Amino acid sequence: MIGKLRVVNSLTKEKEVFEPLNSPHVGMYVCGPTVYSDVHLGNVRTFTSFDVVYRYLKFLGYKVRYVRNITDVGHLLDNSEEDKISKKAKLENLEPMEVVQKYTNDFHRVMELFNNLDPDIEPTATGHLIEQLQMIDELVEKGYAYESNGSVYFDIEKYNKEYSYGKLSGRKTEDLLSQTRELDGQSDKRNPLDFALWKNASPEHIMRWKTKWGVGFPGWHLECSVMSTKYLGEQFDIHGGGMDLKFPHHECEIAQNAGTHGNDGAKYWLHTNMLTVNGTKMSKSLGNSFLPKELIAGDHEMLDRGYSPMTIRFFMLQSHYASTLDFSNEALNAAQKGYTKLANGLRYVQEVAYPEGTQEAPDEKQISQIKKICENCHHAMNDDFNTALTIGHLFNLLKKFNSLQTGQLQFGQLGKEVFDQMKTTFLGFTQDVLGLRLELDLKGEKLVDVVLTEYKAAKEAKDYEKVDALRAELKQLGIVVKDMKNQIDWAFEE
RNA sequence: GGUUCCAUGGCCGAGUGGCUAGGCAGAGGUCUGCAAAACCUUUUACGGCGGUUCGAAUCCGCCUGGAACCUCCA
Repeated sequence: MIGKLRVVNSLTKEKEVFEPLNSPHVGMYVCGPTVYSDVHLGNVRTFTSFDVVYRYLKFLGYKVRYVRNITDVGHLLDNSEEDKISKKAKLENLEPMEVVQKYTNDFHRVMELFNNLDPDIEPTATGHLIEQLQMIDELVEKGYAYESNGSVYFDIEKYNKEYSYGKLSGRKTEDLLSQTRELDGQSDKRNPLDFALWKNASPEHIMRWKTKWGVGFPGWHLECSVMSTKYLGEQFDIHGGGMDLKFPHHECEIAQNAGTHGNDGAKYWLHTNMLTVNGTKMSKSLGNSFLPKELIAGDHEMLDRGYSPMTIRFFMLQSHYASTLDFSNEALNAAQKGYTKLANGLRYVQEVAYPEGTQEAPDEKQISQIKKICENCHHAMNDDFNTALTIGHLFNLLKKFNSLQTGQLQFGQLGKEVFDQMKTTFLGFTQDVLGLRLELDLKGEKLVDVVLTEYKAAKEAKDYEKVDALRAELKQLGIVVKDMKNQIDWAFEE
């Protein structure tokens, strides 16, 4: 391993050396989607960012347990008593669990499309109701929660005597209190800041379970504390999620964790930033969100054309996860060309082998440059998963490969050891760490090779008319012929 | 209103006290039957005003502009 991984911890607001509690094991929990509608590109960005975190930790050799939940109950619509999932179920005249299944399936397809690895455990809130009720009991026993009219609330005032509610998002309870709006249905709470662990269900509420407090349903924040504790332990390494979950969701999680077992739960809290459209956050409520399928098909009024999933993944990884990323046709077009360039390189590097027996005077300058670039890839990822910088280094490495392919640089000048290092580095970072893959199937590649055989024959016969015709036809299909001194190959048109 | 963050070249986007990020676009060159691809070279820079420092795009202050959270959101 080259250097040490450092991560920006939202809890301390500092870049810290990553030291697992139980190396080589790493526990990572990421807040997953609420499955009441299609995931949009902003959601995809977050899960892609954590996919790279997961991939890199594994790349470093850690035994990672990645837990990403599915919220299938308890997530309420703003300022109302209505559950997002049950509302959708009523609208579409479905069982709530049909809604859950439908959008869970969709979510999984989208994750696969963008080449995000599956988590090791994907628990659901409804699957952990017993554990949730147990945690509520524990919080009540310890005095951090109280029952009121069939609901159970977390007691912020009590909690604040020993802990500090708001430490993650930098909020003070006095400030929060002074801005609290008067809402209906808050009369059950002792304090407006108290949040629900369990809610009494009104008669029309269709997702309901019978408990000792009456018929009700769980609060949204509880599930994450429960499931992270169950699968990763009371203390684990990484907790991730979007910025917008910092408050109140993660704040409440910390309170629940501390209330039950005296610590924050995760050691490192990582937050991804928002995807924006014309500088404004992409969100469903603002109506500026893009669905993956719209982007891929180009079926959106803001888009000139469609973009492939890997183009979009590349586009996202060209920025740092903690920065906002703005969405535009121009930026996507540039990403499309950039990705194609990298993909063309990837295709070549996968195939290229060191020609045995090649011996030449080593080019020390090239060798030291290549070694430096390889190290830089590690340094970049070690620096809080800087994928943008890593991609920059990969392009520098790609230039060396392209020089090898065109014969401008000789394999023998590098030697097998250096060649193996650059190949391993390029493939490892491009495929394993960044999760970029080719988008053409093998069958298509073979067909191109058949045409290229013809092309080559025509060229040798100096039948330039046929040469030009074949070249033009391939170009129409998005394939360009690479006519090099020593060989002929093809590439995706950029 | 409170809290926090951001402002980089034609565009996107890293960097954060002295060392060429990178991609896209532009210019020139090498290669080529001609091209393309590839490679090499190259132009445009750190919102404004002060301060700290031998030295600041990078640290500090103020100003301007934008965003996020505070209410469901990845």
